[in-house]
Amino acid sequence: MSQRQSKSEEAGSRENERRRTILRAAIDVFARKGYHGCRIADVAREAGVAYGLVYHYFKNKDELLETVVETGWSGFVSRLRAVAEDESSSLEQKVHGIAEVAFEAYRVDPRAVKVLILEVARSPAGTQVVSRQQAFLDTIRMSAEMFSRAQAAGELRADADPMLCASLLFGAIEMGLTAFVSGLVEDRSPEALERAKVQIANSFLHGVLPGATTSSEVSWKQEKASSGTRPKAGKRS
Amino acid sequence: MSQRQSKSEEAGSRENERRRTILRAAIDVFARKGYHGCRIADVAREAGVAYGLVYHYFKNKDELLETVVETGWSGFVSRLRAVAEDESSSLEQKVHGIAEVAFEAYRVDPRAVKVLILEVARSPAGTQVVSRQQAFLDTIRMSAEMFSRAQAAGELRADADPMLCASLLFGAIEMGLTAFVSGLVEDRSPEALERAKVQIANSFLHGVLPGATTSSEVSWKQEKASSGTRPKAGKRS
Amino acid sequence: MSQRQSKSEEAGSRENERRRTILRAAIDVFARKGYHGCRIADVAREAGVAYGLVYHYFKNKDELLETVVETGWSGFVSRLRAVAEDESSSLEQKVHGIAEVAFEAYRVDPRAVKVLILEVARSPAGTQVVSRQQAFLDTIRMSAEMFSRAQAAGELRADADPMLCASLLFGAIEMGLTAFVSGLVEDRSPEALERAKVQIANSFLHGVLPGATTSSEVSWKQEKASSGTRPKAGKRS
Amino acid sequence: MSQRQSKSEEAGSRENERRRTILRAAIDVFARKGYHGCRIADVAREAGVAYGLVYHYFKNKDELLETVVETGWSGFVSRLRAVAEDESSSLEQKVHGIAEVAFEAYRVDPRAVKVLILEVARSPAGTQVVSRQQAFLDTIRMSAEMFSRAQAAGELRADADPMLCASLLFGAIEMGLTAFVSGLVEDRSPEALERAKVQIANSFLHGVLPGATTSSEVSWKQEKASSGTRPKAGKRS
DNA sequence: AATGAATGAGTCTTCATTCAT
DNA sequence: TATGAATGAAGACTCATTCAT
Repeated sequence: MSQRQSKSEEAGSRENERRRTILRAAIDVFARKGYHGCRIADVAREAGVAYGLVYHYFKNKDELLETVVETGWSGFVSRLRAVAEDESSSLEQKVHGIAEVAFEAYRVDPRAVKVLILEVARSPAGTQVVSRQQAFLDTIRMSAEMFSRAQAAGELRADADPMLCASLLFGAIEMGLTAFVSGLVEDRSPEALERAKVQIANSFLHGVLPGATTSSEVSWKQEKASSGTRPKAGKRS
Repeated sequence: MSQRQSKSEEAGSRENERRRTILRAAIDVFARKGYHGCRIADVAREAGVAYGLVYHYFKNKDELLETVVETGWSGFVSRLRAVAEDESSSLEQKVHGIAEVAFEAYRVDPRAVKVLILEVARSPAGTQVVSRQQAFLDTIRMSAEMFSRAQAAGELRADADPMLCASLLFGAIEMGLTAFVSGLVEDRSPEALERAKVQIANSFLHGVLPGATTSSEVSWKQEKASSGTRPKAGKRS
Repeated sequence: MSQRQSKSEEAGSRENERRRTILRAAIDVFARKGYHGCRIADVAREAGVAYGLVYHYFKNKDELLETVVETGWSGFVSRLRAVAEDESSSLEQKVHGIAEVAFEAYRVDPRAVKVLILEVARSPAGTQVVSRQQAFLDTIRMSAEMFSRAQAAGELRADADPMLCASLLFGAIEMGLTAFVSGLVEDRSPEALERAKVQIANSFLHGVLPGATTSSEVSWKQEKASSGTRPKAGKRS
Repeated sequence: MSQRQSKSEEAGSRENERRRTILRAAIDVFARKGYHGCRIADVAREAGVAYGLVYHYFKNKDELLETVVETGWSGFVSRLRAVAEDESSSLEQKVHGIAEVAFEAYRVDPRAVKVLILEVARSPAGTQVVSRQQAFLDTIRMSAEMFSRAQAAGELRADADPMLCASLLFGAIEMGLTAFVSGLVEDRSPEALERAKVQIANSFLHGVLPGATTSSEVSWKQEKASSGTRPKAGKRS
């Protein structure tokens, strides 16, 4: 009995392993060449499996990318949601938290992030199944709601458009990551990444002009000190 | 003589007209379907010319995109450069100016902007001729230098990385535009566009938190008043 | 000892059973989708066995069809031969007998007949192993000989070509069955089938024109009366 | 003007010529290997054109076959209809006429007939677009109506099923032709063909038994005499 | 014997690019 | 210049067959 069980277990895990191997390879090739530039043959070669096996695990090229996206995206989104909907934290904390989630994702798997950025965030409207594009837009909408609530609570300028705030924040994060992805920034050390993360959140919150707010200056510095952990709220008087 | 001249002139202008027709069509189709999703046949049909004629004016599909980009980009970049390197204006003015240039481009030709955003800003590294990607990165580098100079002049927080500032600014602008391009924002009226432009510049400069700086509050309002024209400097004490 | 024997016997019968299950499934799927339109996977699914097991029992797809054909065909042919070479019966009896054999086969297993008709009787010459096509042609040749002998005995018009007679008879029978197979005829009741069988034999023998021969008219009616059993000779004066 | 006209005319004819060349090649290859056995590459090679050109003229493989069928079939059907619905001729004449039409088609283009027989008449139901199968069945239905009318006029045995009569006639014709197509009959001379045609019609009408009808005997002989021309009515007393 | 994952050759189809007119 | 037919390389997808367990 245990034999049988272990057999099916092994089979299951081996199958999953294969599947993951192919998914992994797909992520890498997509990241390197983009969806259109990558051929199934590349993925198969990268994964070290036969051509046809890709089709054993995925219906077609499109489903492969779809899966790549879903896999990477769903975790990201749920983590994001946890941050955005945490009732106990301030807007500042949330913004820092969002940056943290994004940069953490990049730290863990830069290539996957690259795929998400390149193939999901932007791409011609008609091209893809709704879901992909939608996934990204939904994320922005979710954040927009976060900003709406913050505005109602007086934590956000009254004259700021929440939807636009969400767009700007993600735009800044994304381009900040792009700066790393694209090699615009040479120093890709963990420290540089950490600094970038803090700067993004802080410039979004307090702007880039000098001496704007003393309090924020403080929290900015604090932020740098507590980097790598979930940011504690910097209290403004 | 004048005949001949006018003949070649006419021919020249007719030729140019054809060329422009095709370019125009290419922009529209690229914007609609993306570079990979569009076929030469689509461009020809859109332009109302014969299939082969596209190849009479452009060496190949890639050159077509290249030309689209150059045409749209070069004007954009030179206008950007004028703003960024204007010795007489403050950083605040420059940032507002950059947003203005970007939004003006969108106002004039949203589809062209869409192509630039989708096909130029992001796309797998190896895919394209250096120039395209490079063009975008160069723009960011130019802006980074602007931020460097401003930092030296004390106009920018000392602890902000100029390159990152440039990335964030363009990221915010781009995603702001994307919000319009992608239909995330319903209200695409000139006023909404104008408001978005101001908000982007101001949140970049002063952050989104409420009551941050009185002075910026003032310039924010001023900005709204002078919208649509090249921004005059909002003086900070 | 008996244990061992029964073991291998059981195994043998179980094996045979499996084999037959697969063969049965193959017939059904071939009948439904045709040889080319069906995949091994279809056969396996229909049989409720694992993919690879089909290859345990049959060398390849072609052998599968070959076996289907042989199995169905050999019985058919030997029954046909028995009728055609029965020295004691008249040509009329033989023709009725042939129709009976064909329709009986259809009654017993219409799907198998469909496969034989679709995949064996007609199919491009070069496509298949000789045997399949050959099998069908041999049957016609055998019947042609029957007609030859009948002609020598004065039972067949002197100016009729025996080979052509055989072709016509089988063509009529086959298309008659096709009318049922293809749904051209709605009424597929046993009675309708019986009537069709008689009509085929009789029109082949006496033609379709009215009042041709009194005697045949008689035998025609008699035929209808004795339908369902091996036809007794209709006496010609 | 005439230049232009001739130009487009030439182009039209050249285009049509190409199209026809490919169609011709398709017929030949289909006839040789059948639909499934033939590759687009074969057709292109046979036609002496580039691979892709086939797709310039035909949407895909299926449309190619569809066109082959339509082209060959429509003419056949209309000729058949003319015979079947000719109010002035007797059933005998009509049957002979139908055989004549079929054999004439074979004489003109045996390969096309082979394709029609192999790919249209029989093939699994689900496989093809309705039209193909339907085309054949419609032809039989049309003939069935002819037999119905004849029966009402007393020209057909009262106890014969018209639909079955139609099936039998076409079955006999088709298998008769198959005997030639498949090489079952060695003598493929025009005379042999002619004889076969007459025998088919006559055995269908009067049966194969000897001495059945004096009158028919006469018409049978007459038939042979007038072979090659549209059969004149053999009067029955 | 039984399973179903793995393999890869064979085809269709697309589409950028060339070429004859 | 203008046209659109002609070319053929590239790549997605299928499925018969093999193989390890």
